[in-house]
Amino acid sequence: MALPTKKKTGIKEIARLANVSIGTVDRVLHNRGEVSPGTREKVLKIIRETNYEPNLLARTLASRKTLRMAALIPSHSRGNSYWKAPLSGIESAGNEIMDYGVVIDKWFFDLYNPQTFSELSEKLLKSKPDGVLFAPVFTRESLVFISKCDKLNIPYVFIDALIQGQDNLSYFGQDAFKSGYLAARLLDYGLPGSAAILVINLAGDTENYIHLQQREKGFRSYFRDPGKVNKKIYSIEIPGHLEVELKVVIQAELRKLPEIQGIFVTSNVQRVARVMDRIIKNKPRLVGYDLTEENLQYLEKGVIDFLIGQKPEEQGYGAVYCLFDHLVMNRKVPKVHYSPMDIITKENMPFY
Amino acid sequence: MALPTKKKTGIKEIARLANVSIGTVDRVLHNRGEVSPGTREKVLKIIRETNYEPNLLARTLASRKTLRMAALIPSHSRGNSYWKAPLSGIESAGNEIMDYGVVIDKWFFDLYNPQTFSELSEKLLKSKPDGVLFAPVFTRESLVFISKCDKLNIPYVFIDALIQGQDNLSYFGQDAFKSGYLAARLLDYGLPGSAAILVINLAGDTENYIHLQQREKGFRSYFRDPGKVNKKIYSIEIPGHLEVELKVVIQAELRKLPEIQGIFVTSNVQRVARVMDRIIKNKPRLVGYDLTEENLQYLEKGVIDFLIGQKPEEQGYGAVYCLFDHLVMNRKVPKVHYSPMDIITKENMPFY
DNA sequence: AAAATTATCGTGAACGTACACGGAAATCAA
DNA sequence: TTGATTTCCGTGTACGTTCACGATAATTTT
Repeated sequence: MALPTKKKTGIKEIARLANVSIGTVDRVLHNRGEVSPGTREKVLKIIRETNYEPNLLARTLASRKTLRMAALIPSHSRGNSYWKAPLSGIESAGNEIMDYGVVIDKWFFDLYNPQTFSELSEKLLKSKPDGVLFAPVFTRESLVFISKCDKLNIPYVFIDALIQGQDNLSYFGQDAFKSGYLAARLLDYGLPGSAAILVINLAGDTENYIHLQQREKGFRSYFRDPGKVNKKIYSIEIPGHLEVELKVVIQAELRKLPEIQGIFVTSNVQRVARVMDRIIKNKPRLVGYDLTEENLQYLEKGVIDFLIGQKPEEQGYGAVYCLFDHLVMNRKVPKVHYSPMDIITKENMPFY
Repeated sequence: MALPTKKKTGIKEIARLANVSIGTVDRVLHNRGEVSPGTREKVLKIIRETNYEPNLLARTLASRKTLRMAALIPSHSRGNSYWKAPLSGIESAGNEIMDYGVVIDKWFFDLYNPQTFSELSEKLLKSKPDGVLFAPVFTRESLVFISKCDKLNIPYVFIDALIQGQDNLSYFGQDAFKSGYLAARLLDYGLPGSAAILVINLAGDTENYIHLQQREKGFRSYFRDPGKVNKKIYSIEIPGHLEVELKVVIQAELRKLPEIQGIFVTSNVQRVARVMDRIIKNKPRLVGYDLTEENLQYLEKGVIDFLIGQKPEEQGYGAVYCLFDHLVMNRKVPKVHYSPMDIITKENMPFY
């Protein structure tokens, strides 16, 4: 019930105490213009004594300079609409903080072409943003980008994927390992002990996709838990964009290993669903990620059995605000923000 | 890479478009003063068309009114210093948002006396705060308070304890159930299958302490998990503050049930630790909550084996900012903010 | 019809800061 | 000494609001 109500000392009060004008105080505060060493010290002393803190409101209101954030995320295409969601989160947050003189540059790279990431990130840095938010889906290329940000002292927050051990301001996304674990559990429930499971990885160069790796690791770890039946788990990578090829490979695999009754797709499950759509009898269970339009249709149709959602709009929204909090409001922000792992089935679909 | 840069239309621009002065625009914006129906409509039309949004910066800067938040939390005493941490979080957040004209009234109730909660909450409401943050440790009394807040349209955020099904703006704290589960796992690891476990509840009237209940439920649920040895679990409640009594009861229990090799204390583990401090041979494992000074000492000495931490400063800090975000910045805030469940042992203690 | 009242509006000073400009004093150059 | 610089500092305007205070026009009263 204490009401300290410390009277905030402002620039004006300091000027009064130091017998100078506010202009002079302003100059020493910003090391701008010329101030005689004597008065400079005098003002500095009072600033320290009153431990003055500038009023952020007035500061940003008066300062006409705009703070620039850059968002570097995959573009969304017909084949994969996932990244629409984070983008819309980013945009709505961006609108909300326009008052504060924040503008967000958006850069879209090709999710299937690491080079576009590298190129755009170069251009992005040339524009000298005050903060960056990006999806480090390509590990190698991201590390390069990260080290440049570090050098330039540009804070960056990860979205969607997490590269450990970096000096990122924060991370917004799932715990990939745990989400894989969860997927395993969902698949395991309905399957007999004799069933085998296929993990499909649609990205080539898996090494370069840490979060997909993590998902698979988490998935596999589930079956190593004590008390779990150690189901047989096969993994295949199917790089390339050709749907025909994908179809051929999957069908071959299923024919070769008829005991496969469950499939876990670490990303872009819709592509597998398109193939499975034709298979009617003895369709393996299918588990994947994200509530895109297409995925939801396949869930509805029963082609996909479980989807793991992660509230991607909120990730974008939160990431922007995180940078904002850090740069404008200078508050402390947590280094990780784990998104929930929503389990979506045909039944609870309407609630999402 | 698009730069929409929507020119924010301000009150001045609107005035220009409507051929009135900014004073008039201000009056229709706030339904203040008298404006002729005609111009009122004209201005409103333009406001809608330009979908004007006031600049929060300028607004709070110009408006001299202060927004008042109230924090209602337990006081900390020598015997239990836990609540120092959330308080300091609240205060540091409070200092940071002073610029925005926010003041925080702090109200401290007695953790062992629900009536003080009720009384203070009454007084608190009389002061008509704009938002409330409080620890709903007493379920019954909190429900009364909550319904009053609802009626008065005062947003409230929970801290430390969560009462489900309420219209709280948010919650900052642990998932009590899961933390109990975790405690069980920590205890279970080192103990032989034949061992029994004692759950000690130091609060009387357990019904009224939902979060302690949840901790115990989570704890017990662990042992019902498939594949777990179903250890025998005893529970006792030891209400009252007398240390002697506590000592007698615990010692009696341990003598009666020599198979007890693990103890889980749902709160105030330091009080049990004080008793156990004397017992040297055959000391049961001890697991409890929170990194208070005293607890850490017992951890260091080996009396306590595990502590589960929850970053209480951050809870206070976050809860204040949550209200701030909602009331001042009007952003969307998530309804729950789960704190991490840090596992503290003698070994990793230095890192916290 | 003049005075008194009201309804309606504009003006201007804040809020705490940033920054451009210009003025006075001090130093330098001739 | 006089002008020209340079150093130092104060003043004023702006940012987009809020809000008190008046001013003007419209209406009513006497």
